[in-house]
Amino acid sequence: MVRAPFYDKNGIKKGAWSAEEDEKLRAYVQEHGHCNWRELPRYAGLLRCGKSCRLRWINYLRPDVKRGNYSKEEEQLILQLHQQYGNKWSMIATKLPGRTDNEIKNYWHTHLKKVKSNKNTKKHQNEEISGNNKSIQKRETTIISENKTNLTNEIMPLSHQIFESSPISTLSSEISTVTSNQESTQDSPPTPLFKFQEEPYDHHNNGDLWVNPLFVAENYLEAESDQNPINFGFIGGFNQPYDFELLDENYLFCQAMKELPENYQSQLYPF
DNA sequence: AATTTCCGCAACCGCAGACTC
DNA sequence: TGAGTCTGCGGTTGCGGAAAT
Repeated sequence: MVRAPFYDKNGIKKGAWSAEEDEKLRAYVQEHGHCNWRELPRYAGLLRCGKSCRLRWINYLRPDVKRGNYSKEEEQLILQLHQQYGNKWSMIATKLPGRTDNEIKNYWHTHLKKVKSNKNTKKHQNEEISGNNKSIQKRETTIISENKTNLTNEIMPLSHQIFESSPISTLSSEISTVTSNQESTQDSPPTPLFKFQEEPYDHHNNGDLWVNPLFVAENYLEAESDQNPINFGFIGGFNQPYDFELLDENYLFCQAMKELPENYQSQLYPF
């Protein structure tokens, strides 16, 4: 699955690494460290360039490199971090211990890009469905946009906290304090932008936090021409709270039912 | 069963910033 | 301060296996 080994015109070996080369590099770095990648291959007895050695060490041989499939929470975190940092893979990698920038980049291109793309498509379709109320839609879009940074700032440290296995209840209470930028001034108390219902299941009795990355929220935005609150539905994973999808009630409920683990579906609150 | 197309991922390449002299 | 070198980053490539035809 990798490039076949070959030698360039300078006698430098390229392509796939052999087990013997891996062992030489590993042994050398573990004994002497890697203060100078350029000189390292010569001392280690390798016919590779320093750059290639560095890459091989960082992406494959380093003892703390985590290999294997990505967990659901890692996936969610990558999506969230990519939303915040863009293609800053090294930055994203620092938030995922054991994963390398190269690996995350590959994973993004092969898996998550599609996930994101699908979400955007679905979102677009939903906007069309709910497009009969343009003013509400416009207002919602604006507010989500305005609060994206705010939400990100609120949630980012939080997500890390959760990742370190803190209780969901913390998150729930924290999110409910997310407020509109416009209204959050030092002079006036912040007005809640979102009000969250109770979690639809007893997560405290659930051993695996990440089995249920879903919450259902109720938005109390008011239509400009109407005093009555309009309840919008949101579906969002715990790790991507600003990646909401505005949906009509029935659609929301159907989606929630679909995404919730079967044993929790009966506990989901319909709007 | 043979061939073609698609997909995943390790590795390469070029560039930019940091560092040294 | 400017040139040279080194390191790290992000984009891209190419190979081999899997899936489709």
